Formats: sequence, structure tokens, C-alpha cells
Amino acid sequence: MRTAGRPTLEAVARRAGVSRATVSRVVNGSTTVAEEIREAVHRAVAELGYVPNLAARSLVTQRTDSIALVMPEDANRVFSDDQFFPGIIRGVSQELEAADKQLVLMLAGSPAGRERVARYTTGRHVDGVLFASLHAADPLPALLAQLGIPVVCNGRPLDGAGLPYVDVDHVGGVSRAVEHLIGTGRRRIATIAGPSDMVAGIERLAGYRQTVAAAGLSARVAVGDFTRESGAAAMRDLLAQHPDLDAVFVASDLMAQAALRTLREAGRRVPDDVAVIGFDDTETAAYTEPPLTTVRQPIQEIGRQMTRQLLRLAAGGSIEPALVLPTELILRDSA
Amino acid sequence: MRTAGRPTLEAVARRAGVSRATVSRVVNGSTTVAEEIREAVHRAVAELGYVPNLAARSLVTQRTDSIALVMPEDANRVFSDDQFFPGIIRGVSQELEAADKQLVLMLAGSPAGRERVARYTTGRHVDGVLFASLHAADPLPALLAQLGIPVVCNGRPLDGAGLPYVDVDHVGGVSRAVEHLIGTGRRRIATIAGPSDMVAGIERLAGYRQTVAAAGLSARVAVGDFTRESGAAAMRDLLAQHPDLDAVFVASDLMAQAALRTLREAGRRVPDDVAVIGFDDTETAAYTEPPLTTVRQPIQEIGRQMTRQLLRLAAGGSIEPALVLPTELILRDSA
DNA sequence: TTGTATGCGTTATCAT
DNA sequence: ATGATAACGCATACAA
Repeated sequence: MRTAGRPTLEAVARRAGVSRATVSRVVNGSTTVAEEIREAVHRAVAELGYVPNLAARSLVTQRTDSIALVMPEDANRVFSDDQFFPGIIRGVSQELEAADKQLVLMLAGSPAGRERVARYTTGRHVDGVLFASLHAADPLPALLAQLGIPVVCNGRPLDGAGLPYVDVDHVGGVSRAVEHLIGTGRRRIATIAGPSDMVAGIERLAGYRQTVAAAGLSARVAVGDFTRESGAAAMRDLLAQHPDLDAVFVASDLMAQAALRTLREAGRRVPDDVAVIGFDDTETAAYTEPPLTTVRQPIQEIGRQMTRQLLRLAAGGSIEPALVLPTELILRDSA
Repeated sequence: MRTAGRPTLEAVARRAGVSRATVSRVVNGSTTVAEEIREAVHRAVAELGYVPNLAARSLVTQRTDSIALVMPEDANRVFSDDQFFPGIIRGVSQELEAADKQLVLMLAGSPAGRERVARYTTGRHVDGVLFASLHAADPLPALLAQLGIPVVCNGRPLDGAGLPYVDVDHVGGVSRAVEHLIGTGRRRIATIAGPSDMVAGIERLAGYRQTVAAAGLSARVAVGDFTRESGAAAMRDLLAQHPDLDAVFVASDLMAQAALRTLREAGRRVPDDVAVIGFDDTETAAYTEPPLTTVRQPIQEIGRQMTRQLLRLAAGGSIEPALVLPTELILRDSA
């Protein structure tokens, strides 16, 4: 049996000729250690290549210094090629890195996956949980909050639970988009909405409805699920139901890209015959044919803000229950 | 000071009227426990809502039941909207879920980030490490391997270290693409290569070079970094340097999408004047104008296989040093 | 300022 | 088959 494992606090202490407690102090940056001794310890640490055992530390501190980011695996949106998923992760990572915490990624698509996430998070194996892109009314966030585990969601939780969340101004962005269409003379404005069990889908549709209503126009709605395929199908439906439409607001760039192609195949010119506006401003938007006018949302910033809020919560602080980030209309050639 | 923390093994033991050891056995599925007692324990566990403390377990078992996936944060490729990054993650997650292990995601873009990754992984806070999309000769993988920490890379490590890796058949895929161009009468075939410090960039360029050489054609090379922007710039260079080109193999779909646009802006028709073939077969490929002929690589499968290999390694097993997955030419309209 | 002693919640070894 | 008991590596209250 090799005792040749990695060096422990004990080993460093022996080497530096001090006690474990002192080494622990130095390692954790306590200021009440004599300069001389501190240096000796640092030297010993370097020589031995000592790295603290996180499990041991966690056992006594009751903290894990890691947080979980939960995403619904089956959301096509999450794994299609818009930047939503990577953007969120990147934002979260940046903030976490600054706080020297680890990111545990959990995909909760299948029932089994959801079960796993529930076990893991309720078991307090992380200091807090971030939920991205919730579907329907997921009971887990509220449950965790009840257990006293810090939770922050992306998008207002649909079950009305008073959980803290970070989201963008969907309605404002969509309004500006639709108003732009109206302002450029469009009157028969349709929409391809997102799924009705996701906040983003609901809010963007609401923004569309209230803006066309305010202008005295009638609504023409087809529903997709944020994927290109669904966008193409919805566009075909729309053309069949309302062949006279002269504009369409599409709730995601991916669906808009597909709609563009469907319109082209149907012989409609964009924007001459039909104006198209998307939502997201993913990189693709600038490369569609024609380049897509769209509503930009600061995805990465969502991740960052969610993380900041969570860390504040985990540190025992209090936060604002909701944080709404601005959206912006990006004008290109499609409308 | 509240002792109201979560229930421990001890609490369950008291409730079930047995010893801690027995509860531990039941929880870990030992078969040497009387049926009656086992049930009593299970009941107690359920009633108390007991969940094992992973830190404590990890402290004694010397395992963490989690593995790290390291990605170079600054690689534009990783965070642009091709599915590479999400695809790898998804594949890794699936396999990890099956093995009931956690995924710790680490972005190692900045020097500070790389430092963090090194500390964390060498500190054995994970049971193994997956490296995705390595840049240049990163010393970390080899270092970890030397420390006896299981490591699997995506793509053959450039420093020639004999580390196990999983990759796709770049050369084979590119050869088929270029041969297709030749077979359809193209003779002035250029390429937009990927970065020369990444395996994918190097291999795909090699595949191009050897195939055109074998056909007695001359090479025309421009270099990009897998991003759209770089693709557009490279395409402009190519048109300036070799205005007579009649085909271009582009090392990523993103760059190809930009090249398509650049060609269109330059008044070249695709595929009539210039044939274009990409690499990746991301979702976008089917929606470009015209739809992109491209080389498909099984991204998600890379993630799965890497994970399988790593778990095998972590379990003390041995694995093949290299696993090369097949690529496939997908014919659409651009070539 | 430094050292001693204790406990965090598990698993595993050894008796029984 | 079950129960004591000893680690695992660390942070911290308390003593010095």
C-alpha cells in the first residue's frame, strides 16, 4: 500500500516546522501569521506541490465552492446552433471564474435526468443552482428555494413562485420590432411564435399581440418551437392561411432563417413583398440572405447577471427579485 | 446555532434502529443485509429525506465521481454558433449521466483560466479530464497523465505525447470532398484552411494538399480561424490572388457560409462559377444560400467516445490510444 | 501569533 | 449478517 499519495496539510506542516493550523492559516490567507513563517510555509507548499483537498475542506466548511447550471436537455433551442446555450455558459463561467468557483453543468431533459438533478441539488452538493430556459412550471426551483438553497432562474418562473430571476425585455423588444414594421407601411403583420410553455415564447407573443392590437391591426399567429424546422413549417402555414401577409415577426433567428428560405421558395421577395424580423441577433443573422433585421438580446449578460445574483444570495446577501435586461432592434436588410 | 442541518447516516441509523455501518451498506447497495433491515433503512431514509454527503464520501473513497471537460474559452469556434461546443457537451453529458457522474466545465482561455484549470485538475478534484479542441502544444494534458490522472483529448495532441485521443477522419473527409470537386470538372481548386495551431486546421489542410497534389493540381491556400469573419476575409484574398478559381474547399461551415456571401457579393454564382464545400455539417449548412455541400463529422459521438474512454481509464482499464471516427460527404447544392 | 484538540459524514477493517 | 471503530484531510474554537 503506497502512502505516496499527494501531500497533506500535515506533510507541509512537518516540512515547514510548524503546526497544521498555521499552514491552514497561510493557505487560506489569514493575516495573523508572521511574515517569516508565512514564507517558510509557502516554500514548503511549493516544494511539495501541495494542493488542498476540496472534499475535506468542504466537509468542514459546509460549502462546496461550486454551483450548478441546469438546462433542459431536450430543448432543441439549447442544442441547436444559436448562441443561447454557449452564451449563457460563457457568461456564467466568467463570473464564476472571478469568484473562484466551479461550474457543474447538468442537463435535465429526460425524467431520469430531472430526477438526478433533483437528488444532486437538494443534496446540497452545490452552493446554489442556476436554471436556464425553463419549460412549463418546473417544481424543482421552488422546492430548492424552500430548502434554503440559493436559486436564480433565467426568465420569470411560470408558476408564479416568487423566485429571483433574470430576463430580457421581450415585450419591449418585440414592440419596437412590430412598430418598425408598421412605421414602414406594413399592415398585414403575422408572427411565428415560440413554444407556449416557455417564458420567451409567451412574452414575445404577448408583445406582438399588444402592439398590433394597439395599432388596430389583426393578429396572424403560427407557432413554432424556436427550431428552424418548426420555423419553416410555421411559415408555410402562414402563407397558406394568410397569403396576403406583408410582414412577419419571428420569435427566434433560427426560425427566421428558415422562414426566409421558405419565403424565397414560395417566390416572395424579402423585404419587398414580405418584411421579416427575427429575435436574438445570433451571429447567423448577419449572414442570412438577405441579412436579418432582428431584436438583440444580451445573452451572455444574462448568464453573468444570474451568476452575480446567485453568488450574492449564497453569500447571505439579499437581491432584487427580478432583473430585466434591455433589448435592441438591429436593422439590417430584411425589414 | 441550528443543528437542523440535513440528516446524516447517524440519524438514519438511529431512526432505523441499526448501526451506521448497516445504513451505509444499504445505501451503497450491499447485498449482505437482511431484507427486513434493508427495508427499515430505506423507510428511514425516505422519511428523513436523507442524501449522502458527497464530500464525506469522497474524502474516504478518494473518488469525486465527477470529471472535468476543459475547453479553450478564447477559441472563437467554441462560442460561435456552430454546434461543436454544444455537441461535445451533449455527448459527454449523455455518457456521464449513464455512469452517474457529474460534469465540471472549465474554460481555459485566459492565462489565469489555464492556471485555474491546472490547479484544479492536478489537485485531483476530478476523477479524470477531457480536453476539447486543443490549441498548439498544451503541456497540461501530458502533465496530468504523468501524475496518473486519466486524460483523453479531442484530436491528436500536437506535441506528440502519446496521450489517448478521439478524433474524426479529417483527411479522409477532405479527400472525398476535393475528389468530388475534381470529379465534377473543377481544376482550379482553392482552400480556406483553419488555424495552423489546431489539429483540425492542420489535418484538413493536409487532406486538401495531398488530394490536389495527387491529381496534379496546384494548391491555392488562404487561412482563417474557423470564424465567419475570417472566412470572408480569406475568400476575398483568394478572389484577389486567384481570380480564376472554380472551386473552394472551406475548412468549416461557418467560414463557408461567409465565403458564400462574399462570392455572391463579388458576382460569382455558386455553384455555376465557383463550387463550395464546407466541413462540419452544422445545422446552418442546410439553410445557406445555396444549401451547402459539406463534410459531416459526428460531433456528439466524439464527446461520447471521449467520455467512454476516460471512464474506462478511470476504472483502471486500458484503452486504445486513438479512436478515429468516420466522416461523410453530404451533397447539397453548393457543389 | 501559534499550537492543540475536536469534529465534519462517510467508508472500510475488523470483530462478533 | 451486523456493529464498533479507525481513518480520510481539513478548519476552527480554544488555550497558551
